[in-house]
Amino acid sequence: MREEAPRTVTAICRALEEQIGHGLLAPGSKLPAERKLSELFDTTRITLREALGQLEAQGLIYREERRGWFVSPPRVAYNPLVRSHFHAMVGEQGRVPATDVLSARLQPASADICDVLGLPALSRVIQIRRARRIDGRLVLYVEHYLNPAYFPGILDFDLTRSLTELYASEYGIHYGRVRFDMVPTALQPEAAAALRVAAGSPALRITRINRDQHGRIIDCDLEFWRHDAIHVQVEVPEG
Amino acid sequence: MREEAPRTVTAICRALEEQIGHGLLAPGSKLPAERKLSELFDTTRITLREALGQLEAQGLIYREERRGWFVSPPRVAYNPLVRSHFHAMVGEQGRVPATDVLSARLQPASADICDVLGLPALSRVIQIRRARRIDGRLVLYVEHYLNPAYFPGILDFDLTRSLTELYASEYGIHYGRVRFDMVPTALQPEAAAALRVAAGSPALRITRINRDQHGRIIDCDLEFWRHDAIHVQVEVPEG
DNA sequence: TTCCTCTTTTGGACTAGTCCAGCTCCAGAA
DNA sequence: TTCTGGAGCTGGACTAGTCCAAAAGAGGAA
Repeated sequence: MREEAPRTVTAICRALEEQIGHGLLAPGSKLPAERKLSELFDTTRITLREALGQLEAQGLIYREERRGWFVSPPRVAYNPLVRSHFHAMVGEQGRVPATDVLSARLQPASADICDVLGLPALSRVIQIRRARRIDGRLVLYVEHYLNPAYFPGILDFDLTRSLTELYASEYGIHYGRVRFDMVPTALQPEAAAALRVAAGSPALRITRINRDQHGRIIDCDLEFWRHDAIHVQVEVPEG
Repeated sequence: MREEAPRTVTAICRALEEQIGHGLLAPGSKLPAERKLSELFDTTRITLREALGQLEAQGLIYREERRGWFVSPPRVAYNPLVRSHFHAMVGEQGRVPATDVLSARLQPASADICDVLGLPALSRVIQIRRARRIDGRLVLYVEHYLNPAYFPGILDFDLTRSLTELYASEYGIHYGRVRFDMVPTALQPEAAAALRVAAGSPALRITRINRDQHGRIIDCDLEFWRHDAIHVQVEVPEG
């Protein structure tokens, strides 16, 4: 009953949306090759790719660099008010978490980091870079910056573990006030490389500034989430 | 000192980023026409548009349907924990808010809405559709769904005002618990039309389920924000 | 079985255009 | 002075390809 002219891109989108919605294409499954699809829909690869790009923006499908297009799995709930950490959060939702440590070292702090952590000029910080997976899929790239004064020797521990737990068990430090800042943006080159996606893919950047039980700023995190991997949930209690 | 091959798209992005970053292109100002730019960078319009698309994904520029590309103004902070409303929030940040009412009526409730508001099957709801601006720019499309039992005659009031204020002053109803759900996605056709942007532009969809001081679910909102218009800020107090 | 190499397939990046519809804006009419 | 019609400009949508590099898979050697 639709009267509107079925422009090709939207027509392709609708067709694929329908297939995915009806479960004919299961989450995680691979779509046919772009050339195949463009043939199937009787159009050019450029047009087809435009349609795929829109579905990617919606979060219905995602791509892996030079590997192909896949149907996005359900999003995981991210609740900033609940004091949790990646492994616990993902596990509680019936999914399988995993962590890769990309690098971990003491290095000169950038001006931004000095500012955020309240360090004097020309300080050093501990930087830990990690990539995290849900059910095997790379979904999160994080850079942690720790004030080295509070965490001597932390680089010698197993950093695939939760830092939250490490802080508690080894240093007696617990999170106090936390400040989140979330902005929808695109993956910057480093993050894109780590997640093995095209630079410029849509993403949600979450910056955390963490204080301990005494109100001291202990570290800050720079998280880049694949935009289709999470939804942020906030339950505000009666004011 | 960069060794990587300067692929055209990223080269264009870098050039424009630099111009914008150094303030040569002021927020709100219009970029030259696509054809002009493609000539300037000595490339095709398709390639040029790909680059513009990436900058759009980053939130640096935005487009107005058939009018051109513009430099994005700074983002406004959105804090779900602070009980505020659009006009107050925008005004406090030194920006100028405005609201257009697109439609307001009593209509049959969809199954989803019945479910969320806890209404019996085949109920009616009050639907209010509004578009909101910051400094003149359309940035937010909202659909409000109110339980009609709590708001008799509300359609006769000036609905460009804040509903929060209307609830308080006319019905003695105040917000209690509120549940937010935010998901990065693309604008659906209705929202895109209202904001006068291409359907499928990146967006942040925020769903709110609002309770009053007695814990009753009084209404729910479906907000579509231009993804480059806000950043979400959450300050979590010591747990 | 394991490892390595070569071939094929696939996505990434780009060129060079066409046709169309909505927006702007200016000139001319009322 | 105000309104309006139309030309020109601008983005939107699409066609029809090419070249390249990385990934996947097949096949053979150790």
